[in-house]
Amino acid sequence: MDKPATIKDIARTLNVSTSTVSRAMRNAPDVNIETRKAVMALSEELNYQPNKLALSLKQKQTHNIGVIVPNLDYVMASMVKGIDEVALEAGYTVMVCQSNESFGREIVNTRRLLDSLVDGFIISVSSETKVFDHFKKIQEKKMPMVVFDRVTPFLMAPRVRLDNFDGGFQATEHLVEQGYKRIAILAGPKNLGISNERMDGYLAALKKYKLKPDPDLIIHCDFNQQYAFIATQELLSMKKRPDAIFTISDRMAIGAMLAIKERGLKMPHDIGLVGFNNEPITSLVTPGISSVDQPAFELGKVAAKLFIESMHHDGDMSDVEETLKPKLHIRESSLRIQPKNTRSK
Amino acid sequence: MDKPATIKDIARTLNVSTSTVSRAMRNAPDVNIETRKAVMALSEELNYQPNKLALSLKQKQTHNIGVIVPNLDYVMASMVKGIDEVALEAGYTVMVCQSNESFGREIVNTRRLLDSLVDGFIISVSSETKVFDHFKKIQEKKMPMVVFDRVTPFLMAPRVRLDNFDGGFQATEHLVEQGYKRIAILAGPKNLGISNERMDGYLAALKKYKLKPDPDLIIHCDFNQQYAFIATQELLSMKKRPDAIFTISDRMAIGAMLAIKERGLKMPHDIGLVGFNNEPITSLVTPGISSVDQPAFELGKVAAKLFIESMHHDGDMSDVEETLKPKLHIRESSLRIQPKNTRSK
DNA sequence: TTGTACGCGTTATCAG
DNA sequence: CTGATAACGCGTACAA
Repeated sequence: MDKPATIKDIARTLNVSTSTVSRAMRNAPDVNIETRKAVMALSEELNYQPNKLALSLKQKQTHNIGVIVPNLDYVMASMVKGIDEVALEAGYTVMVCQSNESFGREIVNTRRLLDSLVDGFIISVSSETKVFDHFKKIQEKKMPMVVFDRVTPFLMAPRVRLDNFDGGFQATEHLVEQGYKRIAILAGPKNLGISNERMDGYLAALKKYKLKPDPDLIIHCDFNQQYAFIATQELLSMKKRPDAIFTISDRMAIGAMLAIKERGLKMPHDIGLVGFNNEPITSLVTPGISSVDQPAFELGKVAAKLFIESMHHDGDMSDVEETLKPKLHIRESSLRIQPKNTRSK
Repeated sequence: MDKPATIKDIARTLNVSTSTVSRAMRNAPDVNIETRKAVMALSEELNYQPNKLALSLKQKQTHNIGVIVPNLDYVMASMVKGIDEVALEAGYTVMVCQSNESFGREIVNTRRLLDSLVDGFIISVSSETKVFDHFKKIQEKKMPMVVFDRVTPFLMAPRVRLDNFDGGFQATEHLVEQGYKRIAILAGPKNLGISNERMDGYLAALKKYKLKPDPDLIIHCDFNQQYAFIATQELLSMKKRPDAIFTISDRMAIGAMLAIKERGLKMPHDIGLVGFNNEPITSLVTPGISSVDQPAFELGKVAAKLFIESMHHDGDMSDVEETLKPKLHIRESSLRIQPKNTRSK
């Protein structure tokens, strides 16, 4: 009972050949019913499990998907759950690796999984990553690879993304509609696509309403509560301080909120605030923070579906791009004008 | 460039045998320096990567660890990060599977990984799980298995746990010291060890201060904000309502807080509140919620270390139990008496 | 209907 | 110092 039973063991015991056992096991058509019964019975008794390693080696397929994510925060965990859901259904097992937003770590993880451990990858790139050679290796091996959430033009692959532009636009337009005039943005790292897209949405909304963007009101800082806190302090001590702030993540919104409170300003009266992600915390603080919700679970599911598809599809799918729409949830932090009927809790 | 290069390719090109190549590759002592150079050079050029599958098949070792967790919430994600950290260092790759607190899912995941995909398991059991046969199979195969966080007496294995009793005790003692007399507890599911341990700590603290526990003040409910909200509503509408509540998770504390606010009661004056996990949110709501901090990242690291150890250790380690201490972080929600010097933000 | 022989990529053993 | 051979567990042409 120590070593797991193999086909050989069964064959030997039953005095048949391994091929017969193999066939019986997989319901091959041409096998004597008696033999099959015997094989089934014995394999049951020995608790036989086919060795996946041997199978993979032979078929050159592992039925594993390598998932590389920068972290496992609230949003990312939801996405991973979505991937998991679909993958499991399709008979794939998911290997999740965190790069911790580290370029080096990302390379190590990719290389490890690449060594015949997985059939392909579903990837969200780290914010540190500016060179994509390690991912291009995946494509050179003709392995399917899907990029999700943190997509980049430097990596041609089927991808699923949030309409970040629209998210930035919704947030900013809402602030304008609430009568805010000097709207600042706390954007993320400069090389990160999602960061720039959200900012482009911001700029577009300003333009639509003929508000001139002020470079002083555009701050780049890390996805980090602490940095956002400091950046907001600086914004608030400007001679002509902003009367609203749009932060491209909720963690940053929290940092901004703390700085606003420290300054003794009231939301939404003195200053408006909108975040991004719609994490549970936004509805729990006082005042509640308006935030752009992204369908994270759904996005993960779509990514996995795209992966499965490109698995069974020979042609090039690197043009495929799915875009999911975000939806602004309005709360007290930005609501100066009482709404008709659209308040969200 | 399509198929990955193998030892055979190199051997053929260089007119040597595969064994020689294999040896040269692994710095075996007895190989001609010229030959080695040639092999190294070519393998570099062909970008040769040893096939892990073949290796694993041969050596009956995958260098993968199966990690099965009930979810990927804030605390669990930190623990997984800790596991990852140590595992990577030790040359292991981690396969994370979420059971989603589902018994059936847990079984499926375990079976999949068991089929020669991993060398062993690091497990935190789902709250639904009352039968442990699927995990016992792991032990029957003599695979190393470490249980962490959600440990259970029904599963004899090396384990790492938080001193939940102490956490419950610290929280309750603190409330007593703050002058609260009728202290309620929102405990988790009845069959969950961590839930009962925290409650035992609660009971012990009451006993120490000669307060008689009131069965009406002991509520079992799911780890869920909604349930906690309802349970708290009921508690607060009792004739002799509690003057403090200890919830064994922060999500539940949030639920309780919402019910308290709805009722128009003020913390800490009218009622005290202490949670568990010290999630970031506890310091961001108003008032800040006191909470028992657990060293999640550290706990994950210890679990992985224990795993590595039991990997290289033949003897039975199922007696080994590491217990980490939690630490109460005191915030406004429970602080009636101004402290000397121990306030935490 | 069943068995033989081979290959997947690698390493260990033994012989040279 | 190097090469041939067997083996890990399985599937599959091909032969019987």
